[in-house]
Amino acid sequence: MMSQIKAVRGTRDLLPPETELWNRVEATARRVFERYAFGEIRTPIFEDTQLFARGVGEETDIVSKEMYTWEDRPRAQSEKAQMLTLRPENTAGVVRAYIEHKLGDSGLLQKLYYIGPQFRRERPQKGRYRQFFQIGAEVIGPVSAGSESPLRDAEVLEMLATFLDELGVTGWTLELNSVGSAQDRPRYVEALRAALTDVAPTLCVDCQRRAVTNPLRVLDCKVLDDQDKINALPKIAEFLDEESRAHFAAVLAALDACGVRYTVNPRLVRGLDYYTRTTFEFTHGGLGAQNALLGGGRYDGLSEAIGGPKAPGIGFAIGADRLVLTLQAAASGEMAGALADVYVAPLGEARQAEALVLARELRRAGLRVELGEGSFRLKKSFEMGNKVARAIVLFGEDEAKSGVMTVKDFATGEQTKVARGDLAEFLRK
RNA sequence: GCGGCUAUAGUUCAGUGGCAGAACGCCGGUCUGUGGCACCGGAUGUCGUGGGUUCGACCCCCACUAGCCGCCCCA
Repeated sequence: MMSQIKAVRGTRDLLPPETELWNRVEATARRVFERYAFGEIRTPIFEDTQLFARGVGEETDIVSKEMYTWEDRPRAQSEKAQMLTLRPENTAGVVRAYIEHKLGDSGLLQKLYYIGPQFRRERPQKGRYRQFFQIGAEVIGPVSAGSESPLRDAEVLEMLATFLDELGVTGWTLELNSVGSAQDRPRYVEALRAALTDVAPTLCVDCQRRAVTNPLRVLDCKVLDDQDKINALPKIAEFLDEESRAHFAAVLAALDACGVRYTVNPRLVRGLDYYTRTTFEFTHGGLGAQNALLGGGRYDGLSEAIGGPKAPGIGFAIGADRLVLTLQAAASGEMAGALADVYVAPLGEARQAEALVLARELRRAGLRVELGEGSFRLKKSFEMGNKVARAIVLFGEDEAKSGVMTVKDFATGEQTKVARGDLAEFLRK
């Protein structure tokens, strides 16, 4: 026997009834985002590898070791093969589209959201897959359109709080920080590096390594005994220039004004090179090591980094897989599959074609109808109907002749005779 | 990429170096125009894959694959 073909490592099938939850999450996102005047953008699932190398950052783990990259087939022998990559995130693609279609020339702020799969070749874990789904949005535009304003940051954060609330997610925490301008960050990293030369040898082995390879990561360390020493390290807030400082203060003031709860976390640093100023994360307990539900930040220099005009922006990406996980945990237990409104049971194979007509009438009237099978014995029709629908309509010889249907409600056990013309109305209640 | 745990029926899981098990679910019957409840009966399966040790391996050993937990990193 041939070996069975299975979904590849880190990918999975989403099946009903779980897909119902996915649809609810996506529908809520669309509804909320559109209320904030966002429009949907769909960018290709693969792009020129250079887009991510230049946009996300050559030195990031994502680009250096987690991308699905391959060489395209050259069209002609003379042509050089192009390197292509499955998108590991969607912001770079959106900014590329912004540049390519000269969206900034409208003079307007572009507010774009996306929903789709992303790909990273990481070791799979619960809540972390190699094909994962993100719901994200970007606010980007020329400075003259107000794209640099702290109001944009606050508006996006307030929108996310509303989104989570409307979805019924409870117990989330918003943490935010400012990582400063493109000039501030390198100065901070140097100061951190300097401070670590003394402190690092007393820290855990992981941090001793991080101190050299990626000093910012020391701030993420979770070893309890080292927390005091890490808190005593220089804070990035001390290295912000006047403008960045005022910008961050304005973001916080706007959040206070509309009552969005947050925690300033001076140790929140994010992994992508393009972030400037505001960075944030919404976390949720019960997700284990993958506790970030969504993350984002401002990226004032990204457009220029990939060859575009100056176009400051701010955006976020929601980890839909993790969001669905937390919703499932909260809904603990009852995940009732979608029940049809009615099960139409033809009694005898001679009734089958007419039963399809009856089902069609009810479906056109907007009811969810499951159509049974005439060869089933009556008892079996009832058993089947009881599993998939709220009520059953018997369609046998008597009903076909008289035009009066027999309906039984599975919940109450009540059985009623209903004229065919009144059936849809009767079942709707 | 690194470390640890795990893999037996559709599902959740027991199990022993000597015939493969339970519960739930599924199928059939008691009941040929009435489901749920009850009772009776039935099928569950290459014991993840491949090799090795052994008279004999689901069990012991090795490799591989996948999942989970942690690390790295991140949504």
